[in-house]
Amino acid sequence: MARPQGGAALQKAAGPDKREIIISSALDLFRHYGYRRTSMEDIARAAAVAKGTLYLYFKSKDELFEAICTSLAAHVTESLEEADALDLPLEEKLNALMEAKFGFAYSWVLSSPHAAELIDSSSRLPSAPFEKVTAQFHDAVFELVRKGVESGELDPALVGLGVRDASEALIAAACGAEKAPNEETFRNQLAAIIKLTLRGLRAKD
Amino acid sequence: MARPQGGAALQKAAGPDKREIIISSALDLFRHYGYRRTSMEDIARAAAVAKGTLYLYFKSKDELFEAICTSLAAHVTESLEEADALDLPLEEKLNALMEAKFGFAYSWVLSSPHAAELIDSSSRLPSAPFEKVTAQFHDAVFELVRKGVESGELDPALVGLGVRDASEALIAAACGAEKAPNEETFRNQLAAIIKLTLRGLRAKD
Amino acid sequence: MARPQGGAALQKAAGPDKREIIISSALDLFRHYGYRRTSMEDIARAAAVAKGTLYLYFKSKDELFEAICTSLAAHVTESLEEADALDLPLEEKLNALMEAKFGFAYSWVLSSPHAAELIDSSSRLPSAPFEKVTAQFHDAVFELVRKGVESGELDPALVGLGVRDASEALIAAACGAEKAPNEETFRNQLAAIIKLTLRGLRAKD
Amino acid sequence: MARPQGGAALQKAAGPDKREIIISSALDLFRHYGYRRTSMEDIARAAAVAKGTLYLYFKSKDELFEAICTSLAAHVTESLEEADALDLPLEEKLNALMEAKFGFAYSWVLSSPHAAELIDSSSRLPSAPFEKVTAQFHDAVFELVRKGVESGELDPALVGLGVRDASEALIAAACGAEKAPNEETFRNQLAAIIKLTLRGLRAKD
DNA sequence: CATGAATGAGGCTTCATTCAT
DNA sequence: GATGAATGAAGCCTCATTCAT
Repeated sequence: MARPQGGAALQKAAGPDKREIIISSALDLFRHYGYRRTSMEDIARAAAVAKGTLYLYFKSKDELFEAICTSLAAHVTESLEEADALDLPLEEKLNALMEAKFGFAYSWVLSSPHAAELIDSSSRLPSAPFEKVTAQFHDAVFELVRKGVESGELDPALVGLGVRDASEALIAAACGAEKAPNEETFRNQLAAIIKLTLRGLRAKD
Repeated sequence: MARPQGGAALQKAAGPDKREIIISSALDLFRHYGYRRTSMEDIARAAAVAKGTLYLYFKSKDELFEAICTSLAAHVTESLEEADALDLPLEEKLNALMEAKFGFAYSWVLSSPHAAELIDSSSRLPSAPFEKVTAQFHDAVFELVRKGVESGELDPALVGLGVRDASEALIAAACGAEKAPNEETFRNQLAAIIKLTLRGLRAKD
Repeated sequence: MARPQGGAALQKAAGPDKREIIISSALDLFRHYGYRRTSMEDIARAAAVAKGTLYLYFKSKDELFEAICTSLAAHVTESLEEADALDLPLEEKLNALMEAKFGFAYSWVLSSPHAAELIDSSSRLPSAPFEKVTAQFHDAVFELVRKGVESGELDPALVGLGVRDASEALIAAACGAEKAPNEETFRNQLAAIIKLTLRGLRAKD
Repeated sequence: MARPQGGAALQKAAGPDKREIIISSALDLFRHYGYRRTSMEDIARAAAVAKGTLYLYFKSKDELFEAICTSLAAHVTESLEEADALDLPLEEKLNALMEAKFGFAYSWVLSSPHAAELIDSSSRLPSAPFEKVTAQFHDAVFELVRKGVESGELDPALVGLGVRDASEALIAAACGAEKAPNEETFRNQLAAIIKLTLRGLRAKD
């Protein structure tokens, strides 16, 4: 019953932003116990504030969850932009993008035994934040494939696909790595999937 | 509050098996509203029985859920065995297996916006039924790849993978199709992913 | 969950009286598990009849309980009349009466860890059966004391009591033995209490 | 503020301790209606708080009941220690001890038609509180009898009892008074029983 | 007579949210 | 701003009782 308070309390002394402390404490608990099993009481305790205080910063539990999503989406956006700015060969660039998108999500959310419920929770909410970053990601991959085709490195037509379909298939396939039971497996599977699918798209030489 | 009763009422008239009616009503609600948001009261209403009646067939809500899982797993097992019995060329066989595994799951569960939570719920329960069929599926794909290597059609070593890694990567990649927003997209993506990854594994000729 | 069915099922074969079988099965369960914790389902199982059958013999759980009380009261009445018919010296007669009243109750009900609840249950019901036998018992003891006084063996006035008060005190004191944790202690305490109180009533010689 | 009405409201206005209010309201209801027939809803209503509030003070209905027992046991312990501290002749001292033990219990609990069930309920719970005070009481009576024997006033051997048996018999006999239908009868019977049993233990002079 | 599937009121408990201090 | 005691709706489950067969 008694749940660990995490390091949140320590952060309070530093007093950076109570809102941030609440968000990070809540994310922590959601990952460990799931959305429903985490009560506002638990969150308050972990963030070392009173229950009522939570409602000064977030109108409801759902809104707190949404704030977490927004925060995570911001992080992913950032990683994605960094990866997108790099000038790398095709496969490496793709790896970097995928890692930016899935890797971050993985280490923060998907590695939780309650990932599924969290994602479900988010589906109940206006998940605008995720939609934007997702679109950005799809665009980046699409662009990469398009350039690959342009440069003659890739040829989706060989497997009967258009550029859009090919990039979507790449993304979908990479998605599958998220089910991995641990981070190492995740990275290995991601790399393997990218290798396979990219070779599948490669033009004949 | 007022929730659709689904087709359960019709089935009741037929009176085949109340247990089945409850299971299908509950699956319906779980898919639409999620595990937690579906109350036993809701299920009883949908199955057109009294609340207490549910407990004549299932000891608890969790056990009802488990029964649903078992039932689904049985269906998947069946599809899988059918697919496995077919004598088809590599790609078609792989497609058949993947459809058997993901297709069924897709049309029954994953198409629900609450799929994630359902899966999460099952992860909290002794999900033995799913584990068995999953293992069976992994074995079948592994066997298929192994044979492909044996016949010289595939060569995972070209992308630096062993047979096991390759088959796991195939499965993981195919998994990604589950996120598709509708069944058509799902099938198209699944086919695309299989094409890509299989071409990625193909031996040079 | 699974509760022992007792020997009731065997008795059914003998087919003496289904009503009796139900009563004895129910008494058994009430003694072992208490009134509330014993469900009609349990009783039906123990008596090897269907739940509905119980309601052919007894209008409700409460009425079944009352029937048990009536049955027990009849047994006590019988024992009491036997004891009252004996021609014994004062102390032995008193012992016999007390054993008839408390001994029977003890071995059938009070020895149960749920005796208290059973008695409480009976207090919620029109306990006419018990009242009659109780009155009979009080009269018998009163008569005994009265004769003892008449014969000069007892003299309640020495402790400032009338005959009625004295006999009531005797009974009340004997009552205390019912709390004994086992039958042996019960008998020893009963005997000791009777010895003490009787000596307390004895006339000087 | 208007003049407070009713006992509970009065206490609430005073606002001494909501925990105490709940305990006393619950004891009241338990006495009148029995443990099982008293719902948490009833208790909340009687204490003029919301149902949920009960759970701020007590983890469960059982724990609330246990708290009541502890509270009662504390009262009895106190009375007992007061009585034990008095320097009185044998009979009066015994009377004081008995009154302390049974009198308090009587006026608060046993006078309830549901006393039996309450005690039964407690037997299902860790009734440590009662065990301690009971042991204390038995010791006190034993000590009293022992001193009486030492001083030559009592002689249990005359009725064939040891000191321990004699003191236990005294207690058991006194217990019988608890069944009295009202407090006056209770006190009279208690006094009569003590007189009788004590005379029964007296040494010849 | 006998059955047992079905009923549904009622009980205990949780927890997101509010509000007086 | 901050608090945390208080709220009460809602959830899961039990079981005495009924009734169609």
